[in-house]
Amino acid sequence: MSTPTAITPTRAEDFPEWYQQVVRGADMAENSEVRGCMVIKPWGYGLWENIQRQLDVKFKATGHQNAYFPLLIPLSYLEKEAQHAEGFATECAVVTHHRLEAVKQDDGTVKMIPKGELTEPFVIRPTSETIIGAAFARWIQSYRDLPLLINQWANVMRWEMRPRLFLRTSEFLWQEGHTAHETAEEAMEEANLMHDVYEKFLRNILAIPVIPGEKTERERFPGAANTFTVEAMVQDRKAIQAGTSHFLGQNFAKAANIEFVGRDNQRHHAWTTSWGVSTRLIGTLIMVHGDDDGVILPPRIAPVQVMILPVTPKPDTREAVLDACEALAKTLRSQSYHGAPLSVQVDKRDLPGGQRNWEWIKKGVPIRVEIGPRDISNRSVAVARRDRSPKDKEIISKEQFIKDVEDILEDIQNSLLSRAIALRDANMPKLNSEAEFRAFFASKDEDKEISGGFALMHWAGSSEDEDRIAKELKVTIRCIPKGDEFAEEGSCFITGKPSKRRVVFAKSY
RNA sequence: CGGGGCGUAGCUUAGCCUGGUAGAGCGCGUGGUUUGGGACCACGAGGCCGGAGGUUCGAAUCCUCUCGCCCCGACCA
Repeated sequence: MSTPTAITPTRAEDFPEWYQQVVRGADMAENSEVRGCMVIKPWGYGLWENIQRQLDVKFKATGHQNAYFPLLIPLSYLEKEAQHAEGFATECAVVTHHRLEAVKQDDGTVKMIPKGELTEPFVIRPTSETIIGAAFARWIQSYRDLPLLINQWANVMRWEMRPRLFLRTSEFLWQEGHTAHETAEEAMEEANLMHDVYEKFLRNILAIPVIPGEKTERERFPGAANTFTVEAMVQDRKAIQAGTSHFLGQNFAKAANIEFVGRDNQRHHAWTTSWGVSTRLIGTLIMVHGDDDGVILPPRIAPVQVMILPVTPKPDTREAVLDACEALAKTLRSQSYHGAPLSVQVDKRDLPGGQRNWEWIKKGVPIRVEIGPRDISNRSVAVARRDRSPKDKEIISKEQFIKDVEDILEDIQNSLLSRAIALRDANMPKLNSEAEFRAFFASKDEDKEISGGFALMHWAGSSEDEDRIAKELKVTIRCIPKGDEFAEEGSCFITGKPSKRRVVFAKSY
């Protein structure tokens, strides 16, 4: 007996639980013994490596260099920028001691007692603006040292109340870009450029359409002058912030004394930016593309693009089948897809065929290819695509498949993006009245029913108005979107004041 | 930190009310039967019932404390 779906419950039944089961079913990560900290398993980490590799190319291409800064930040550094300090105050892990004393207990066990209290505690970086700022202050003397374009791949720690694998963990992996510029215009250009890099990466590589825009004051990064965001809609129609880029003005330059002598022979504070994406992208990817059978990976980011599954019904043909699989894998690997050699594997494990097949379905491999004895004599292969039903497999000639494989992958990539766009557009209405707004976000059915989406509203309210709506309906302004399609005359649905642009309201992760 | 719930084999759990020192399914191992499919049969390994005290002749079960986890709130990439 097979269950109707590989993942229980289904998305419609219980989306948060579905998400957890998908992560588990795909063997991507698990909760560790340290609360809030996950173990990223090879399949999840492989995805992260691909994200890193492809983003890193974009960073380098836009003139950035990688460097690495300390994990531990002196407490006093965090105090330098008031808003920043306040913003991160409630989620910092603090290191207070630098050694342990082993104390033998009566029962023979050993207790480790912290000793050597530090005169100044360290904070495990929740983000590195302050310590990188201090380095920048040393490195920058003249306008000739600018722009300074640095990125770091690192882990950070934010003590979270309610962790969820990939989406919100106390420790997570990310990249943080930090740059310093001579002028405000240049820095703003940089913040916009990286915002754009993120938007394109999500669209072109992760097949995730996003709404790029700016955060309101209420949602801004602590200490930033402007925060730009890319907001994605996942399948329960909530918004998720998938990446941010900040124009920091001179706030951090003043806090860290990042000064330079300008062309005018005067001292100036530099203009800085920072920008980042994290392992949250993996959670976003799962929630955007996954179905009731598990993860669906866009080919351009999948650690394995083609999984070959030998079908070995009879022992006497097993060897021949395995050889045929290896031969096909070798041929495919000599081809390329999206600028890199095709990633192809053969799953030779001697497991019941169905079990193996379902494992790769749950992991989201874009193409599964089955080869059995019959295929060898027919020179055929059975091709199954992850964006179609698990039972849906097409038997084509091996030569045809070798010729078409790139096109099939590209077709999957495109179909995932189209699907995601269709879902978003179907749930992104322009609403005009408060009554419509409330009806849109009202739960149809106690809690489990999926409702709402992105409400495009005219807005001219205050942070207090925003706060009130957030408290009452758990709906916030996700961004003030860029782009002409959002620009139109109207009046604010709360205050009635004139508005020139619609903003995106949604529930969020 | 507030309000609710839960800790029994790798996982999901029965047993707890009405004390008599553990059962199941999945998974795992071995052997066999199957074979374009998450199959079946047999046998087997695996648990000091989160921890510490207490009540009792006897505690997974009752009491107290403690630790951890989950859900709901405030915070967040």
